[in-house]
Amino acid sequence: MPPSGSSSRRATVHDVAAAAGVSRGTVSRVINGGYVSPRARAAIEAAIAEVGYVPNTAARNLVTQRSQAVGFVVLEPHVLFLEDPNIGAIMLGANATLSDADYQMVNLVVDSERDTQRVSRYLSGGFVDGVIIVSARTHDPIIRVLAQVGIPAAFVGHPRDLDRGIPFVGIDNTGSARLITERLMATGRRRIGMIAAAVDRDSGADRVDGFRAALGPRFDPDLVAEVPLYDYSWGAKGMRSLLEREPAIDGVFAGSDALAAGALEVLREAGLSVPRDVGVVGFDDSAWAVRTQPQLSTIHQPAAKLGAQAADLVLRQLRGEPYASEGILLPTPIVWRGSA
Amino acid sequence: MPPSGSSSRRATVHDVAAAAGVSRGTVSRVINGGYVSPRARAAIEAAIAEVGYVPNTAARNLVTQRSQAVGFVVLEPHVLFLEDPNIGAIMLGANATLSDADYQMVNLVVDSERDTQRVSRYLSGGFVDGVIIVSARTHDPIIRVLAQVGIPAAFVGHPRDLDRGIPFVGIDNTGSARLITERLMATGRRRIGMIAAAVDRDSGADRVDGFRAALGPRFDPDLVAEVPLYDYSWGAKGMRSLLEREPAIDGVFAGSDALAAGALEVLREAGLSVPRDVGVVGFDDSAWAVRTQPQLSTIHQPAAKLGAQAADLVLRQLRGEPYASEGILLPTPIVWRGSA
DNA sequence: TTGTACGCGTTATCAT
DNA sequence: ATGATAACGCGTACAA
Repeated sequence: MPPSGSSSRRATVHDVAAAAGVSRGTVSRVINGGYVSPRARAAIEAAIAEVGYVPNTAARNLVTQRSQAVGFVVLEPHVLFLEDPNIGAIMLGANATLSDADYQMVNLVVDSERDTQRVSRYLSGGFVDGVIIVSARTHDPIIRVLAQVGIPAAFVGHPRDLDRGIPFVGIDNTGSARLITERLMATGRRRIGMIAAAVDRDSGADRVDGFRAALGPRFDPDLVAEVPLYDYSWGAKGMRSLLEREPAIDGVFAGSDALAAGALEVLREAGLSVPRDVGVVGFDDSAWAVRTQPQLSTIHQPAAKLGAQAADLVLRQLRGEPYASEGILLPTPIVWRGSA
Repeated sequence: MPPSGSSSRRATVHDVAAAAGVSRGTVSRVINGGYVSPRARAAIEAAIAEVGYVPNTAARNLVTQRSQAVGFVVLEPHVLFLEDPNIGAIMLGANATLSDADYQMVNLVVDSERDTQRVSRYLSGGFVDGVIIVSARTHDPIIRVLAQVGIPAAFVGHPRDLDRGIPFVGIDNTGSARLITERLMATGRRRIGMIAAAVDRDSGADRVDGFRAALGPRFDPDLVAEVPLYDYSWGAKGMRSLLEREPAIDGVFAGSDALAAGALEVLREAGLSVPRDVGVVGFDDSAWAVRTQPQLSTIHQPAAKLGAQAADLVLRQLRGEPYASEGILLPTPIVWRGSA
């Protein structure tokens, strides 16, 4: 019969020391690395296995003043959180980098006012050594909290009112929107509309800016259909609205691939052929892009890399290494497929 | 000029006590609730604001022996994690319940062998008071870890080798697969195939079982196309394979809506009309179901409720309340739309 | 009502 | 190489 003791109290360093016939200090040294005789090491390792010892992280955190954990906070409203194909990839990218550095990524979901407060407490409570924030809006309260706590942080995307010194990693939304719109114009389209989602966020607003810049004097504010979410069905609604406003439309820039997919559906229903009658381009290069018929011409967003870079930014601060305190912009190549 | 002191050391109870002219004990009492004079309370609250005090969670955890946090561990391979529409909903459902009880949900992603070990350490380290595990496989190492640590847990889905006493919440995969297959048969289909994903997981295998049970003697193992992932493109591949094996196929049960969506695409390419030539049913009642043309007849999976119930199961254990230790099965109504 | 003092489980410093 | 011992910041009996 094994020692089990399943319901009794957890074993501590003290117990291990007693079982191995050494002092707590020596036990601590074999756990954290240090000079210890082979003889003692063997005895202690046996004792650890025997009593089933596992270190208490709270105690360790308290004395070392760190947690080996980094928070990953997503501030999207939950509908978006579920839909957005980028979030998951960003998360996985960040986790890979953090994992390599032996940090635990702790994912915090903010889904209510109450959540906001609890997460703030969590971040300030020494639970994490650093934090990655995804899709904060300008004037987001979290930015104040962060500044107060002074915890190493990095943003994915860059709210305009970000304090100097808090770095971000993002993409050039304005530039890439402009580029792909220009590319679309180069195919000879004359009446180009845009389906714009989440224009209350910086990324959304920037994409509209890029679109406008590309069109220049030919820009017609009436051909921008604003919808709340980056979502298939809103893409459809946006497209319908565009078609109503301008039946002769022959080009569409959708703020995301999901929007573009919805637009494609409506175009098909309307008997319009893509790309013959209407050219459509998207944004993200997500799974949507290769699922539609025809496949989408779009802008590649390096989601995993965004996460990895953000993690790296936090790790550098943690280690006191130099980092790009003004932020990093990652390249966003155009991927040209069949939809335009 | 505010006290700022941004780069100096964090304020402690000690500092607050000094600033308010009381003892540390009294400060602690106003924070955690207890008898304290209005006069002292006012002074202390002022002092807290003044020095910018925020409690150190590690210290508190150490002394109270709990963390007010519950882990949420997803064991899916990451491709699936990104694709699966249920995971997100389960997570949000769990978070809502946890949040109401003032617990912080901590999301842990397992994406490598190294992650597995680190997460195990994390769970055993007192970081969380309980844990919700999503989509563990039978013989998953995490089950052993959990049994050892003896931390309150709940599974979403139920690995067959789950220890008694560790509760789960899930759905009756076998029963609902059987039911919807029977419903499909009732529309007069004679050659019905299945696209089965992830049959190495209990949920996947159970759905095949239900399919087989419904068909009874008419079951033809050659009409089950196994694919690895619950994913649109694998649905397409599965459908192609089915069509090859049996060109006269007139009914398809897809193990998920995403698979069904892929199948629909292939059917359309093949010039087959749905539901006239072929009836198709899915599983999940996810966003996919209303995005296809025609919309999918499918089984509703109460994802958010699964998460909420799992959270409740953990909370009950935490509070020493009685709970369904044998597990809970949630109802899965059939949603009949146009695809069959 | 308030203050004192002990302990939570570790790591780190200092002798030995 | 190892063993004492002092923190780490907080909650809480217990005494006052």
